[in-house]
Amino acid sequence: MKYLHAGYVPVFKALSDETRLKIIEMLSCGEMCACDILEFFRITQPTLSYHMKILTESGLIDSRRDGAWMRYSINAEKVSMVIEFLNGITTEQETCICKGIAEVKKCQT
Amino acid sequence: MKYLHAGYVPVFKALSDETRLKIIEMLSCGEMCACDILEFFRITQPTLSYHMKILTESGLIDSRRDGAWMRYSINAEKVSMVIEFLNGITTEQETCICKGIAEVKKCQT
DNA sequence: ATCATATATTGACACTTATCGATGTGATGA
DNA sequence: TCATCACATCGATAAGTGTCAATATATGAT
Repeated sequence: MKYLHAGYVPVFKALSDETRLKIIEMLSCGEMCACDILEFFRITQPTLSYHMKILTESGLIDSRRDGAWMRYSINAEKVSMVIEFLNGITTEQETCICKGIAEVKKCQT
Repeated sequence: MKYLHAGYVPVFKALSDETRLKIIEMLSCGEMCACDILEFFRITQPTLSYHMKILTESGLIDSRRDGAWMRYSINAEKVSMVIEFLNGITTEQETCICKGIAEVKKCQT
């Protein structure tokens, strides 16, 4: 059990919404401000603000204030970490949880 | 907008739970039956059954009946698809949603 | 047939989530 | 200073989630 699984739960929760997935893709071509993103969706401004909060708190998206605007961008390093985590838990590893199970085969006949 | 974002929402929902992440890692070393997995957690049998249903319906986990047992294993192909999707929406692409936005720069001063 | 074991389903419950309208806050410019 | 634009927060609400105890179903053995 090499990974801190619980630490990735907020990341996957952030990814568990169609609107947020589309926001992430929009940001893949570069930094955008909230008002630009908002135009693309049929949601209200408070709802977008709620989604951006979840995305930034997950670490997937960075934000910075620029005058009256908030500029959002993808945190590529965090994305890489997520992919590495996913690869890690789905590939056999010496540090896998199951290595600590003494009697895995018990009810396998 | 190359991807069917909505199609990946159930996958990320499946990944949005610490118990399920650990179940996935346990299966990374090979097929296991529900009773073996259950031993590892402090949850009841119905709760595990609920989690396995979410995992299999997401496509991340395959299941097959073997007599009285259910054998679970990782669907590596699905995992690859998820990783590819994540890579795709976080990397600039010609097919990105934002390419369809005529006035992206509008409120960027 | 009956029983024991493995798993699934149901109904209930507390908790969380996505959404909105209303309102608050912070920055810009006249 | 005051109006306006950009964004955040609050309170309410409907829908979804994770959990359990109780019960049902399926399989294999006797």
